[in-house]
Amino acid sequence: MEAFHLLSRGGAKFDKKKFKSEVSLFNGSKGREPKASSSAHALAGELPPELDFFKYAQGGIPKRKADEVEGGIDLKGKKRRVEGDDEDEDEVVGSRDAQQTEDDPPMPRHRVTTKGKDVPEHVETFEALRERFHLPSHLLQKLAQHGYKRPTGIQSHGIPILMERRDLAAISPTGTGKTLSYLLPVMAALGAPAASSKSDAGSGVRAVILAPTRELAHQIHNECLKLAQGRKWRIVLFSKATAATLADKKVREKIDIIISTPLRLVASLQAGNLELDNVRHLFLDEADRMLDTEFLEQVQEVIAACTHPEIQKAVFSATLPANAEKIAMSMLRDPIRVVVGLKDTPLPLIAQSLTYVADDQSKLPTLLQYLSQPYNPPVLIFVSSQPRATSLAEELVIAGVPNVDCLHAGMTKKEREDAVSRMRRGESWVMVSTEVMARGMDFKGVREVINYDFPQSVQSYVHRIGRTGRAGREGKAITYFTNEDAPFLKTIANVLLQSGSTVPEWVLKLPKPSKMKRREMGKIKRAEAVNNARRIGRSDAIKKREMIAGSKRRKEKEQQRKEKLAAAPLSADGTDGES
DNA sequence: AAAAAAC
Repeated sequence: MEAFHLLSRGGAKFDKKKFKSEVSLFNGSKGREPKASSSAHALAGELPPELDFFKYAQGGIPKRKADEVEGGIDLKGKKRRVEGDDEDEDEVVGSRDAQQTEDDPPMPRHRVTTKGKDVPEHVETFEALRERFHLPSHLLQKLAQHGYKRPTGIQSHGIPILMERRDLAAISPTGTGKTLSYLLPVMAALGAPAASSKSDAGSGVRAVILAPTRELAHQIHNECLKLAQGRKWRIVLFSKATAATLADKKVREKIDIIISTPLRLVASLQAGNLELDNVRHLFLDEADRMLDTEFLEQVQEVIAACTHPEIQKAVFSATLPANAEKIAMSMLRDPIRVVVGLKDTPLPLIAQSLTYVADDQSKLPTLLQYLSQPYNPPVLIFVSSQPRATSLAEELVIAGVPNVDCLHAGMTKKEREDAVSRMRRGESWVMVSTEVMARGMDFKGVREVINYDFPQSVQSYVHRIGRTGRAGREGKAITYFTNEDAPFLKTIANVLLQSGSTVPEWVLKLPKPSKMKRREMGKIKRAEAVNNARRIGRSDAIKKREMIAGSKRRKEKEQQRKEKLAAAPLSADGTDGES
C-alpha cells in the first residue's frame, strides 16, 4: 500500500527494487500480472546495461505454462490452429526453434520456414559454426562468456546463410535476436582489421548496416562493440561529428564497419567524403521501414555506391508487407527467405488488450486512472505526433506522475540520448514517445506498452508492442481506441486474436468500415493524389528545401514549448515533488 | 491511409 501511495504521489526517494516487488505483489491478485517472485528475480538478476546484448541467452526467464488457459482461450490450441493456417505451400518447413529442448530457457517455439535455392543447413549450436565456418574462437568465447547457450531460430538459420555469403531476407518476431544474427557473420567475415597490415581485404569500409533511427543505430553499434571487444576493428556509429573526420582519406580507409541512418550516409557520399566501393556486406535493419518511400531513395543511393562485385545484401524485420518484400527481393541476388513464426504477428507472450475510450479527451483520465494503480515501470506510451508526446508528458508531470520522460525526433540529439540512457538505467517509469521508439529498441525492463494513440498500421502495432515481451519474457500491451479509430479496430483485433490474446466479442462483430467512412477515406486519398500531382513537377532541390524548412519550423516550435515547460521539467529525478 | 524519421 505504501508503494501505491508513493507511486501516485511521486513524492519520495525511491528504491526501485523494493518498489517493484511490492507492486508486483499487489498485482498478483489480478492473476494476469507476472508473479511477484519472477519480477523480483528478473530485477535482481538484471545485468548492467553494457551486458544487455547477451540477454537473449539468459535462462530463468519466467514464462507462462503452455497449457495455461487464459481468458477462455487455450494458448496452445490457439497456436496450433494458427500454424495450421500457413499458406506458403511451396516453402520448405525447416527445423523448429532450437530453444525448445528440455532443459533450456523457454523461449517461445516458432516454426521456421525457408525458401530459396540451396539453403544452407541450419546449426543447432554456436559451436557448430566453428566446425563448419571456422568461426573465430574469440567470438565463440564472447558468446559463451556471457551465457549465450543456444542460437534462437533466426540465429540458427540466418547465421549459416550469411556465413555462406548468401543474400537473405529474414523475418523474425520482435525480441528474438535478429541483431546478433547479422552481426556475428559480419564480425566473422572481417578477419583482420582494415588498419592492420595483415588485412588483405582492400581498403575502406567493408560492412554497412543501416537502421531507421539514430537510437537504433546507436544500439546496434553498442552491440557490435561488445562482440568486437578487445579487437582493433574500427566500428563507426555515423553522425555529423564522425562524418566530419572523414575529410581525411586515411581515416576513412581504416574504418571496418559503419552503422548509420540512411540520410547521414547519403550526405557524406554526396559530399565526396566517403567511398563504399569496398563494402562486402550491406544489411538493412527494420527493412520494411527502410523501404518506405521516404527512405527508399536514400537506401538506393547507398546501394548504388556499393559497387563491389561480391557484395552481400540482407534485410531484417519482424514485419514485411508484400510491397516491401517485393522491393527487397528485387534488390537481393538469389536470395533466401527465412520466416520465423508468423509474419506480421506479435509474440503470444505479450498479453494484449483493447480499451475503449470514447474520444480523445477521455484518454488522459483513463491513463491517469491506470497510472494511479500499481503498474510495472517502465511503461512505454506511444502517441501519434511530436506535439502530442510533449503535451502528454507535460500533463502527466502536472498530474504528479513521477519520473515521466519523453522522446521524439524533434528533440535535440543530446536530449534524445539522455532520455534513452535514463530509460536504460531504469530511471524512467513512464516514457512517452512517438514512432521513433517503435522499432528495434531493446529496453529489457519494459513490461508494459500503452498505445495511447491508435497505431496507424498493423506493422506499427506489432513493432510498438514488441518493445515488451523480449527474449522470452512476458509483456503486456494496452491499446486505447476511440470512436474515430473504429474503422481500423477490426484489423488490429484480428492481430490480437492471431497471437493468442482475447478480444471482446462485440469488436469482432464490428462491420467493415462503413460506406461513409470509406467515402471519407477516399476523399483523403484523392486530395493526396492531387497534392502529389502538384509536387511531381517540382525539382528535388525544392522538395529538399521544403523539407528542411518544415523541420526548422518544428524545431522552433519545440523550443518554444520547452521554454514554457522550464518551470515544470519533464524529467523528474526521483526527489522532486509536484507543485 | 497517415505521421514520423532521416540531414
